[in-house]
Amino acid sequence: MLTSTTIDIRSPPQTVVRRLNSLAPLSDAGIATLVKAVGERVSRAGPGEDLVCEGDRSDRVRIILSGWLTRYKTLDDGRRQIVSLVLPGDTCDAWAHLLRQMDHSIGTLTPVIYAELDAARFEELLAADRSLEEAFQLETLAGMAIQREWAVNLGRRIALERVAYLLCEIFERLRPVGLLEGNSCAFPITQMDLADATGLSVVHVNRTIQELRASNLIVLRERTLTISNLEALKNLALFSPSYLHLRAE
Amino acid sequence: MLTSTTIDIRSPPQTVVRRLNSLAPLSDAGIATLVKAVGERVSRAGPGEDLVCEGDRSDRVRIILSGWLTRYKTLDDGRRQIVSLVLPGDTCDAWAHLLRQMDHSIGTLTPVIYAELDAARFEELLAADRSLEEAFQLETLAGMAIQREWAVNLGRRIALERVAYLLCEIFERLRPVGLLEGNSCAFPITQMDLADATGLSVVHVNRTIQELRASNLIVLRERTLTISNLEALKNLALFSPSYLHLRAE
DNA sequence: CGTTTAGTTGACCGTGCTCAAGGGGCGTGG
DNA sequence: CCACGCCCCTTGAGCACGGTCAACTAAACG
Repeated sequence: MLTSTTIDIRSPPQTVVRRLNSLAPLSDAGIATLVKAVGERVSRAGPGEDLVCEGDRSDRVRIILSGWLTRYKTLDDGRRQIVSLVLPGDTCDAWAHLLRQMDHSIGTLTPVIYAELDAARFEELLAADRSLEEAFQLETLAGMAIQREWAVNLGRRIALERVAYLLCEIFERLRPVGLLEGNSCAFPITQMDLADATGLSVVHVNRTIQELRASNLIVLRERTLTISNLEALKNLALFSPSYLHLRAE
Repeated sequence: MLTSTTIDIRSPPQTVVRRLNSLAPLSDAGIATLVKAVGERVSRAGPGEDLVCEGDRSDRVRIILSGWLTRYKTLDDGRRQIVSLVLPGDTCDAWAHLLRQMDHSIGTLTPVIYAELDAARFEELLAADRSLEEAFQLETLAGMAIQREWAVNLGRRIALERVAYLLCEIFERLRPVGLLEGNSCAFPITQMDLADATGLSVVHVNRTIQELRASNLIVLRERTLTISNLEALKNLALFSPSYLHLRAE
């Protein structure tokens, strides 16, 4: 049974290993080095906090052990757009310390546990093992691909497809890190956040979700998403997972 | 006076040097190394060609010496979304050879002249000079930031703001590579492409442009864009250039 | 308990889409 | 040289998708 929190009680570094391993095979030595590095400085944040704000300088790499976050930007008049989700196992801003300031903020949706590495320590980690370096590079490239597909979603899908697509993406990104339970997963994201992620209004997200429910495609209650018919949902969403660049297809 | 083509008759490698230099200062040695590498294999493409297609493997780095391109994705039913513009001086897919296949296509809008480097030669170039390596890394990071702002544009700006924003972005990206002439620049992009870039219909892009013209903000004819009142256009677009991560502000 | 946050519903309306037609510039071939 | 086709831009009419505003419920929380 799923709990309403996304704190993962299983060995947390395992999430990161799975995530990187889903992109490129890690050597045993690489896994050991990674697990050690990730255990050195572990921090926590509550839900609704900002890890980094637009305008800040980010001199640390953050590797998410558990919990969900969003990258978002706000316009001067308050309009807000979530530009991507950061899920367990993901790495935040592997190379952002090269920039003088962040162009977006990173906020938590749930309680989050994350490892922090300063830039030098991260470089050391990459230098220590070739398979690690490649995996982290691929993680960045996959993030860029997700970002592009996000633009397609916002620009060219209608509301129903847009929400369906987002559910598919979340589902297929949680799969390789082992956070699915059958055809269900935790879903700690409010309709307001869904609205800011899909470029819709809250009211319309609500109606769209009800339409997906009425079509018997999903069950969504108590912060748990169950996808009753994944194939049908993917078809509706025009979802094809190749952009995730996962090894096992 | 501007010509209707964007083929840059000025020393082409200069464009690349300017672009990288706008992000991080290049050493003299770095510039020399770069100019040499960029001259080794120069290719050309006509307008309306695809340099790379979704699904292809990309094992080469392409550095654009002159001409405009788009990155785009197509949904199964033909809907198309341009996810970013590639302008003179930009580098295409510095690290894409690590991926097994491209998740998007890259097509030309104009005749294009570009340098091709295979992955090994590109790595060599980075290794040769520290300032070059940093500049290319920043180029990638800036590309990611542009991609994020693109999502904001599609998700949270209304049509008028959206088109205005795109014009501002183009203008401010052409500036550091020296492709502005006063308050004008070449504008070799059709309204159909603008529609695919902004997530609007062609008809509505047309009406939107006319509205910008009627407000005396822009003049757009014969493939030339003149921004009559840049400040006003930026205000309308809620455009703030920090996401471009340019050194000189 | 009152307050806040998230979800839900109804009514109305406007931004932007669709469909359709026509015009102008330009290249190509008869 | 003109005719034709093609691409791009433009305009009109009608409509629908999704936004806004407002009110209400339910759960969570202090």
